[in-house]
Amino acid sequence: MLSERRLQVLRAIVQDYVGTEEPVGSKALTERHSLGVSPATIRNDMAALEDEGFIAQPHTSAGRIPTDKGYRLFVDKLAGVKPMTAPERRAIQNFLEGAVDLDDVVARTVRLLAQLTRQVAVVQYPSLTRSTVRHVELLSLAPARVMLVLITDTGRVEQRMVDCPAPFGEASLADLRARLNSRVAGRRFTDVPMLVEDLPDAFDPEDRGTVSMVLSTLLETLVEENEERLMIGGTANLTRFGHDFPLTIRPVLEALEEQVVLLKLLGEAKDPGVTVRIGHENAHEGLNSTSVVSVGYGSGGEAVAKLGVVGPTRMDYPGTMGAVRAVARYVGQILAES
Amino acid sequence: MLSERRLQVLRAIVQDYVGTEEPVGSKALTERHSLGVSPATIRNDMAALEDEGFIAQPHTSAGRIPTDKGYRLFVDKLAGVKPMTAPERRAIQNFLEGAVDLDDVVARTVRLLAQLTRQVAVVQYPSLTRSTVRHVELLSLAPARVMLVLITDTGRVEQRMVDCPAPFGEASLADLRARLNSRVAGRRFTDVPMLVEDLPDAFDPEDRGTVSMVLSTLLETLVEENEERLMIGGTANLTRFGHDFPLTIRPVLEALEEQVVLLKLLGEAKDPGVTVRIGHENAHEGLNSTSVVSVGYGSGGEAVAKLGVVGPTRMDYPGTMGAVRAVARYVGQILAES
DNA sequence: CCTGGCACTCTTCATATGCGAGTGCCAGCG
DNA sequence: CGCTGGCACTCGCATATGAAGAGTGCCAGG
Repeated sequence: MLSERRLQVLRAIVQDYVGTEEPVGSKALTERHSLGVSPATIRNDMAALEDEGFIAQPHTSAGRIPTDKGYRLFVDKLAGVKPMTAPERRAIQNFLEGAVDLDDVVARTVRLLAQLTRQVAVVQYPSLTRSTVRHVELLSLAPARVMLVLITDTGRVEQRMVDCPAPFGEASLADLRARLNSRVAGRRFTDVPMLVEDLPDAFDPEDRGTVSMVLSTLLETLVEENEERLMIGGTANLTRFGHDFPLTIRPVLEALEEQVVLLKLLGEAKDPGVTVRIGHENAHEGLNSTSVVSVGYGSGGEAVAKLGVVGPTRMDYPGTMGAVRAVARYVGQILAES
Repeated sequence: MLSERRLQVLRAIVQDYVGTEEPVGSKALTERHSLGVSPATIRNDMAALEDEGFIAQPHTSAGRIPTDKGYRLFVDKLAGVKPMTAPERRAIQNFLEGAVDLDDVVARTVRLLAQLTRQVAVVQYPSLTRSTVRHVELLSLAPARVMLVLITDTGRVEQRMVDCPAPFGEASLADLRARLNSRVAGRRFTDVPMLVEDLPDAFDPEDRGTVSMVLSTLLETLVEENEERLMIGGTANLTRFGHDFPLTIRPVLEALEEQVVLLKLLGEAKDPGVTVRIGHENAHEGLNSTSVVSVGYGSGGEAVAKLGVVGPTRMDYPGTMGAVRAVARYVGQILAES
């Protein structure tokens, strides 16, 4: 186990390195932090920390920088979450309150997060899995063509075209619309398949084909849309990443374009609070030199989606975690109100 | 006026520079292109071209590189549009045909363009201005709360919430829905205001407030959604930009995040064919070292939106223009079919 | 266990130097 | 008049060399 002072040293190293972006040496440490001991002592502590794998030196005779393991310890034991100041909170609230629809909420959230953290922001659209159906609308566009519109309680709208096997009258359509809504409106997506299972039986044989097709399209939509959408922003902040650009930034940009990768990344964080994945903890190679700070958010108590930021492992964790948490909280409020 | 050979020299310089990314000298030119004259002659031509401002040398005693003006001449007079090969066409078509809905079409188009051109792709969602209304749906969510759903002929769906000044019965709602659709279905957006102007008069006085409110929300939606959306992709290709990274790439990333900037950029191109804006021709500062190749696309003959790519001024113009044009063509087809 | 001192290692920066690419100009030739 | 070969010149780039500085590890003493 590491002594109390050694933890202090690690904390100081992380803080200084995050601030200056340069390897930090023993002398500088004693000058900037009142640790009450001499550089030589610090050197011993540093050697110990290095043995344990918490810090490393880029090249012999340079200062130390934290390793992923070092950041992990820092985040877990040494740093809290830095709460937002009152003015910051007000600014967040004001900015988000101006949103006019769901897309706008997400767009504003992305901008806000990117600006607050000066990093790349990622916001997942509210998930459908846990959402409920607000309304299903059916529109006849042609005798044998129906448009299906699904509206969720988060305000999301999805539409699909259905080509019917046989012409489908307005009366049947109205009937189906009414029956469908009375069964699924207000229900959870996961319950829908069960609820509509026997619906075709209520219709004339010649309409059953169409009804089944509409239903299967509806179910498809529910499943497909589980492949969440997300929005990213603040990629220009990547330019502050490091000096050795192209090699660092490219895989990150590539990873950010792979929505699948990002969704998996966000999805993996099961923690109820703020989750931090540091460097190599991220499965995707391109993100091995980045950390991902994410948190769930939702309109009620339940989290329906995730949001977070992607930045260099050398980031201000307490501040970033604070910003992410605060934004998630306010977005939740906004969603609950609308 | 420049002699024929000097134009040839300019063309050769552009081609070589685009290929190698290095300033091209007189000797290299004669070796790689059969111009039939000696390096010395080329040197004279180069001096002339430089006097006219078509080429420049980064530093004394280096080869020449084209200036924006040089690229302009190249694009206007010296280069055609390189058509896609048959396999490429097939690939484009196959890739786009898999799309299931409008979002998917746009997403696939972005990926495709980015891959084909190895540059940043920008695709504007089909515009509403020139679109027609397919259907307007009204849903009663609460006695005094109505959801308005607008469906366009391009398959786009927009929804808005309307808080009514007074409770609004199902019967009135159905009435309004029917009247509204009989008037606006199939009509152009721009005609809608005129068409619904006198609609409140047909209703009971106590319902008129609500009707007006629904109508004004509808009109707002039409206008607001004129602020087009767009999707970008392939930003990882920016890493191939140049060697002097951070300074070059940052303003570009920033510009790309300002959708307003991009929309203006695309909007400015009035040309019926492929439009190329080179370097400083782009109003936005951040894009002064990039060229934008764009073209309109649409389901019918009419262009309803733009798509294009953003890349370094040093790009393969004929190839890029060919790819952009081809993709636009096929997207138009896909949209017309659906 | 902490401290000051000391020798050692390595990176970084500046300066110097040679090389090569490419130019501009000129005199001569068709 | 235009093209050509030759030649001197300029400059950027890369490599080498050396001095400086930062930081370490270790050790002996308090």
